[in-house]
Amino acid sequence: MSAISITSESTEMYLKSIAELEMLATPPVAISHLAQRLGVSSPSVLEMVKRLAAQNLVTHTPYKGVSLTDSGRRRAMAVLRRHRLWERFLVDTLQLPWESVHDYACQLEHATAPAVTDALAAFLDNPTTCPHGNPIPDAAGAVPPNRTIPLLELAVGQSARLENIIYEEAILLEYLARRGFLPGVQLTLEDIAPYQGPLMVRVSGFDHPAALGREIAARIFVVPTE
Amino acid sequence: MSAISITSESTEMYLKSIAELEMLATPPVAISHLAQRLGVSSPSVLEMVKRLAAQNLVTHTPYKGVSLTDSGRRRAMAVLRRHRLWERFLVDTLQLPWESVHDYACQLEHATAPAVTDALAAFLDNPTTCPHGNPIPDAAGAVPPNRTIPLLELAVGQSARLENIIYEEAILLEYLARRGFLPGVQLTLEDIAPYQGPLMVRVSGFDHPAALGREIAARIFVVPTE
DNA sequence: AATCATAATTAGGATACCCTAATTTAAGGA
DNA sequence: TCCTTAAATTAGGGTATCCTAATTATGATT
Repeated sequence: MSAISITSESTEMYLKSIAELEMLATPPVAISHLAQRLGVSSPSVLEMVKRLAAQNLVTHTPYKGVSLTDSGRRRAMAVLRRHRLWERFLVDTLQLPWESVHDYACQLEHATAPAVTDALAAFLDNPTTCPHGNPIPDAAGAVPPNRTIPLLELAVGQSARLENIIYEEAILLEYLARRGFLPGVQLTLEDIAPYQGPLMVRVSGFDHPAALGREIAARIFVVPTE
Repeated sequence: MSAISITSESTEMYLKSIAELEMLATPPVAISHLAQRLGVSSPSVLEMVKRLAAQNLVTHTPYKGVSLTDSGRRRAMAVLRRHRLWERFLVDTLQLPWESVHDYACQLEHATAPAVTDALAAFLDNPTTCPHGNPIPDAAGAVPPNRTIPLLELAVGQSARLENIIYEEAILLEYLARRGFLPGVQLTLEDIAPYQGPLMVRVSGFDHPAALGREIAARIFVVPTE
């Protein structure tokens, strides 16, 4: 059977998910967060985490959570690279809709031999970001330094440029795109309603500010501008 | 987890392999042939075949072998379609070497959503054959009528055009390509050595005929010409 | 310090899909 | 008819990866 891949699909999904969750909050990553993200039960996560720990891909601190080792991080970055390259290809080359490509890429990323990854990157002229603005790790797994802050932490009245969206659910991406929230747009945080209320954000070229929930605003990353 | 695919990779590999073996010999396909092709043991094949039979994808005649149901064949054709589209993409678009793409396609075929298949086919302008000349089933699973015969059955002295090669091992494909055996070439069967000996085949543009073993000649399909 | 709520962990179970060894069956030849 | 060989089948086992129910640990609150 075509067992070219040494790393199982599940292993790759666990490593990738830990890496993604580490971008949203400080490690170690909670078992229940991982379980939620992967759509499996906590005991399943725990068992897989123990297996990954035995392979020195993660370190598990009991009752605290799980974090990637260097080796695990390299693996995760390789998966993210493939994921985001495929997303680029699906949007730019195959013209599939922006908000729909995450799941397709999620399948393809585990089925891509190194030679295919390299050739795909070359064909795409080595893009640096996925369609959602997230950086594509280079072939060595390196990601450029992160100068962004979550929109949630932008000062009221401050302008910024939208860099990336770490949230790939199709319905949300479609919602955001319809209100102009796309990588590269200029926006201004006009107001934050009290009591953990929504943020009023004006996207340049739009007449009215959009209201964003805090959870979404925490996953939109911006670079402040003058 | 990204469980978009309803059919497991193993199921797809079994169905595809049965379909391929049915092209080389009369059904039912022997358990041991299937085991050899898939690189697993006979009891494993038998158990999977029973499982596939329970899903009405194959019919298993005890001690005789296994054949595809209509439903199973449709599934197999869909896998073959994806396999051959990816081969086309890998060779034509990513410029990967002709003899190396089979394994890569073998991975990708199980990780391709319907929408991606359709978009890929459109991008490739709906090719009708893979790089090895094998027909690409259309979206409904149909394959054009087969007018070919195995080179092994060509009459001595007869000329023919090479249509397709049903044998995707990299070393052999490289060997064949170096001797000019590519889809579309004109060739002549000059001689067959006695006692199941090799065939002497002259490929147009080459000074000397090449000697081919019978097993290989049985997998090269040609259309006789005047 | 005691209590409560939440998260993590343990215990036991299931399935897909693979394995080897032993036994049975079918086909061909003497 | 009997024997041999090869293939198919049965029997028992393993692993990755998932599940639910029950128990334990942790942190916050009273």
